[in-house]
Amino acid sequence: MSQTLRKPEIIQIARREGKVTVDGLAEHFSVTPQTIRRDLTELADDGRLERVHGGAVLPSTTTNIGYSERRELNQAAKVDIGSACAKFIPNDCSVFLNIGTTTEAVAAELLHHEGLLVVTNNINIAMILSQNHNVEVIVTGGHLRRSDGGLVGDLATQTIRQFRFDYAVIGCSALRHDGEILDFDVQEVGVSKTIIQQSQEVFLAADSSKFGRKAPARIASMADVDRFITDRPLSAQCRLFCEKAGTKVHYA
Amino acid sequence: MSQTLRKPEIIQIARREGKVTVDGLAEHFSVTPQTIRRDLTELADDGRLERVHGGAVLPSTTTNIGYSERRELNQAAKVDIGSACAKFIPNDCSVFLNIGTTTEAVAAELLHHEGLLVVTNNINIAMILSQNHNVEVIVTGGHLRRSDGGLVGDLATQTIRQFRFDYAVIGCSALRHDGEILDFDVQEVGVSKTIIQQSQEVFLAADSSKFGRKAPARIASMADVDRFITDRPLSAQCRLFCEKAGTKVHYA
DNA sequence: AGAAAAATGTTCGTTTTTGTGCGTTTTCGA
DNA sequence: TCGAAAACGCACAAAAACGAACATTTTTCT
Repeated sequence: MSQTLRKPEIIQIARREGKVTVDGLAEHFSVTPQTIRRDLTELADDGRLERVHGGAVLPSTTTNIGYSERRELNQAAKVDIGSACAKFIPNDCSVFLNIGTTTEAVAAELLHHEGLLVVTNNINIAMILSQNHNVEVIVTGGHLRRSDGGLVGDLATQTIRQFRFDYAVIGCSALRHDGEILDFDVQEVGVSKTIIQQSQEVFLAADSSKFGRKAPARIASMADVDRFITDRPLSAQCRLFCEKAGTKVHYA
Repeated sequence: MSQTLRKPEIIQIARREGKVTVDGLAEHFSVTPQTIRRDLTELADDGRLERVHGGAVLPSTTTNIGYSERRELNQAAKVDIGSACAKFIPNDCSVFLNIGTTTEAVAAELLHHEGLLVVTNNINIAMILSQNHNVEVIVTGGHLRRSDGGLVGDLATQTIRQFRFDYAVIGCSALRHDGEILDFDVQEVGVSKTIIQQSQEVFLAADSSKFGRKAPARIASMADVDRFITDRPLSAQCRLFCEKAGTKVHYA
């Protein structure tokens, strides 16, 4: 029995039993433990199993781990922005949360709100908010974008058009000093534009790393946004623009 | 993260029994109580259990117990059914995967297919398949059902209507001996019905625990299904029905 | 067939885990 | 409230598992 034939069977056994032991597999395949160790090491490197002393187990709930890792990755600024943003959202209203790590931070802060109807095109946000039993979560359809768990495309836009939101929280990839809000993904821009149309009050949540960056697609102007929540002071030009446009700026 | 083969099983036992004792586990694993204490201390440090004198209990915040229990129920059969089912699905085609732990097992077996377009209303399946870069995943919209990660309601049905599928894999809650396919949730029945309409070939994946059970809502008849993949022989009556209707039955 | 490559087995020093002994803390009944 | 029994955690030694390096076998390609 060659190595290529062993690996799939190891996975299958692991799925069936929930765990595998080095010795058990060695006996099952009639090879030395060392060979099994090599197999397990490779499977673990591929992320198909999780190595433990004496054997291996199934990767424990991929979703939860992704979530907790992400949470650890959360920079202080994003948590602060999320917290500040959540304070502007009352109980018992309808909210849209867009794609983005910053909006995920907002979702985490909404865990103790009540009576919310949250619509999102971010599968991670859906997972986070599913922990709060006082929130109804609606997920838009769309193509799953692996990189960030976003749901994009025509389906997403279609779904959003069927709602009216009291509040919407959007993120962005870049923010020009003249008040233009930009994004890397053209498809997502369509979604963001629709959200702005359908919402009573729009919040932009973006940390200072976005200031003065460049991105190809235009979402909107700062004038289309009601509140901008960030962590550091804006450039003079941008502050002036917001003032004229009536956009309230908040520092977390 | 777990460094011991024992830990996942301890969690599993804790979920099933609600609590675990040091002595009980020591006997179960044939190790000394001290070793178990170490395990429990570490699990408690990770927040996965709550330590009490003489053993440990589930942390009060733990949710979704029903779902994880159900997922572990009959696990071996589900993996086998998933594997058998995946063999009927070729590369480069469009597939719908419905809600259900058995269909999740199918998704896990599709990880090495190529060129698939998979549409699903199950957020867990979306997460599983996002690991396969050769599969395009589309998620239907809908209300997020906390209990099992399903997306249900009108939005889901609407989305599904926009597609035509080469193959669809559906699950069910119960299966009557006269060939009627049943489900607990009326909303989900609507979704399943739509899927059957939109699909070239329909697979029903259900393990033997569903045989002869009862559920209130009718999805369809076995005659509407092209293949039925299960783990144990059907009742004589049901087998006869399938034969007449031309439904092929496969045992994993 | 013969050489190169891949996979497997073997050996050995290192790391991790487990068992044991013992003093301390908690629980529970009188 | 007090005292015994059980449970606990710590420290150290023994045992098991580990990985790296090298020898040997098997497979593959020319």
